[in-house]
Amino acid sequence: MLDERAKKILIAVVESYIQRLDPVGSRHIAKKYGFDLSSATIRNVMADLEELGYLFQPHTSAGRIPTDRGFRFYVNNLLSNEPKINTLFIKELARRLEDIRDSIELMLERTTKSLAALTHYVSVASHPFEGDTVIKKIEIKKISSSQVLFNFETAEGITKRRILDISTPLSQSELNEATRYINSRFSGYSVKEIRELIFNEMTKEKIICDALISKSIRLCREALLVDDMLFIHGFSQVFELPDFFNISKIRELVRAIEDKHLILNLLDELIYKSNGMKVIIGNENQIKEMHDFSIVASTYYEKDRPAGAICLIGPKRMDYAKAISMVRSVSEFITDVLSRRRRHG
Amino acid sequence: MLDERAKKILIAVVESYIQRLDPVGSRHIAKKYGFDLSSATIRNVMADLEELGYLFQPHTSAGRIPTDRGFRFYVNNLLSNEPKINTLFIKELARRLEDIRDSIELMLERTTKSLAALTHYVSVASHPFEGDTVIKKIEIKKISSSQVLFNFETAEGITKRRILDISTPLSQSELNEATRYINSRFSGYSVKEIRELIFNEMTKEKIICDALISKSIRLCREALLVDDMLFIHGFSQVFELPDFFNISKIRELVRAIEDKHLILNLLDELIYKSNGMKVIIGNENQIKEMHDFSIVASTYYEKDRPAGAICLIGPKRMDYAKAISMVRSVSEFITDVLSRRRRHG
DNA sequence: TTTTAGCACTCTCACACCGAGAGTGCTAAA
DNA sequence: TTTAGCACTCTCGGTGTGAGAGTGCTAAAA
Repeated sequence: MLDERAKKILIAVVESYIQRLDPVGSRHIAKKYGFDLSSATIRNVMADLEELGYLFQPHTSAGRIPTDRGFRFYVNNLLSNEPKINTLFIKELARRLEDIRDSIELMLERTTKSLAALTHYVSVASHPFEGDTVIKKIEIKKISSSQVLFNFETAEGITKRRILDISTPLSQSELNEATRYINSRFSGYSVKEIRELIFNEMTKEKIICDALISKSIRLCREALLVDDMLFIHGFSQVFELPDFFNISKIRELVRAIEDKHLILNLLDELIYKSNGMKVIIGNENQIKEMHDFSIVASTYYEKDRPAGAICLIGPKRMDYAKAISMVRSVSEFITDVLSRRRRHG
Repeated sequence: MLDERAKKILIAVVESYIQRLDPVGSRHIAKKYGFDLSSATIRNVMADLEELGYLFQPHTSAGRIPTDRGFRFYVNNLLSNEPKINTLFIKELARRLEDIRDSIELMLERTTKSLAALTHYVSVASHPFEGDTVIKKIEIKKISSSQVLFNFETAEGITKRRILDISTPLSQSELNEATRYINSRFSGYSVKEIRELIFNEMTKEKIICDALISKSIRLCREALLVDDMLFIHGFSQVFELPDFFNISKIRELVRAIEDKHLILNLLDELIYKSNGMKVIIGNENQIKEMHDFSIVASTYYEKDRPAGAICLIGPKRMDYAKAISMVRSVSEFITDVLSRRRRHG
């Protein structure tokens, strides 16, 4: 569909845009990446690429900007290449974590901080709470039209509570039915097991025809999510990015991240649905507040089981090469540490 | 120093500025607040107020804006008045917290959320960790030039670790001495007791001549602080305030709040040093990133002991009357709940 | 057939200019 | 002591203009 030359030019355009943040013109490509082609030829190719939906022009007399599709092509290309591990960064990180390798909290705290500092993007890591607590009974109550209260009663008789904001109101009778279903399905299992049950339930989602059941499962999953550890760093740095002279985009990001549920959900899904690296570009994200951002994420493992996720959130025109190599390096490093050490800290 | 008329006019100016966010002119005051005075007279008074440092003009042909001092006068005036409790809000809050009165976490979570939603300012609450854990040994290690690691060994043999960022570098020998001092002073006490010891130490601060000791005490306090619960809400809403069309101010706020230590410190000091309401206006704040913001804060109590703090962070020209009444109501409400109930949740 | 040079065209952006409007300080009268 | 009047100052929004960048198209060159 795209001949070799067009591919090269597309990649050059994306790279140049990432570097300079300005719409890129044919002349610039011709000069800097000199394919032994004149700007006129490149102009033609770029016009083709625009027709195919890889590029677009903000206005007639401007250069071109990659569309989400253009970025996607570029990223896929990157991902298929041999990854280069950022050894220098990893060495420095290893040094910093020297003293605390047995505390996953401190490690993730440090790691996200370092990632954020080095990339100037927002860095987020999650570490799901792997509870062995057995849940005896689950109760769901309505607090207001937009809030429900979850009561988890453990085998030891302690109750844990969570409040969830819900988007579509549920009647008390609906909640009762949901409660009945959830109890029949999950009570007697540990938090860890319930997580797994829900995961199985969700992946074969299409089979579930009952909307209420599907919904209550989601709610339950979210309620269990809250105990997860979440590490967020580098917020203020995003402001420095030239992309966001326009305040409204940052506001959306802040709003999205402020709602921890959204992020937890995102990372949780990542842990289940993908293995290894995943890049989410702009509109590909379910969270609509993040349509102007991209996420480079990776799960990390503990003895071959996914243990958590770490990601970078940056502008759509982020430095994917750097971000991917960083996130990959970090997650491999953490996987490594987790798998070597004796037991949880 | 200020005659009655000047006071009234000053207050009118501040109020008008808070409402309309525009520099306020003499004519406007004359019309809206009609003291039976002409604009010319008010103009004269305002010129006086400017000379005294209560007001200033952004430029010759603009109206006047209160200085920090002007705000301070206004706020002091507010604080000395009979507070009006916001019963409607409190009733609604009580209703929302009905089901969770025995969980301080959920209560504070809800409360800050509600406060933020109702005021459009950032709402922060802290609940210091009142540990009964006895600390057997404290170790301080240098990680890098700007980071130190605290190891708290408990009586049960468990170690808790904290990493602190420090501004001025400390040599290992200095750290050793600090460690020695801290251990001699604090080991064998519970976290709760150490907190109190540090508090006493800090209030009679002037007596301590040794800078290193003073510093290590502060570090220790900070390291103990990290286990505190901190609830932050309403971040994204600050963006909507017309004050901050200018992005750089928000960035500073974000930076300050992102560094949880700063906030924890601030609130912690509040708990010790003030009783009841405190308003911090602009430059009065030690945190320089917050010089464009004001804080309305209050401690809440549990059986006559300060148990935590809750505050609103907004622009300098925030609606102090509303903020004060809200924060006061909320902290009284929480105090009430905490003091009635049987035991910690 | 593909590439290139040339050129007219389009659109943005920075800068300057102008006039309305708001608010002031000062002076002189009430 | 207060007020009316007035000249003065400064901001701000709108308009206009010209440079610059980049394009698409056409016709010539490879």
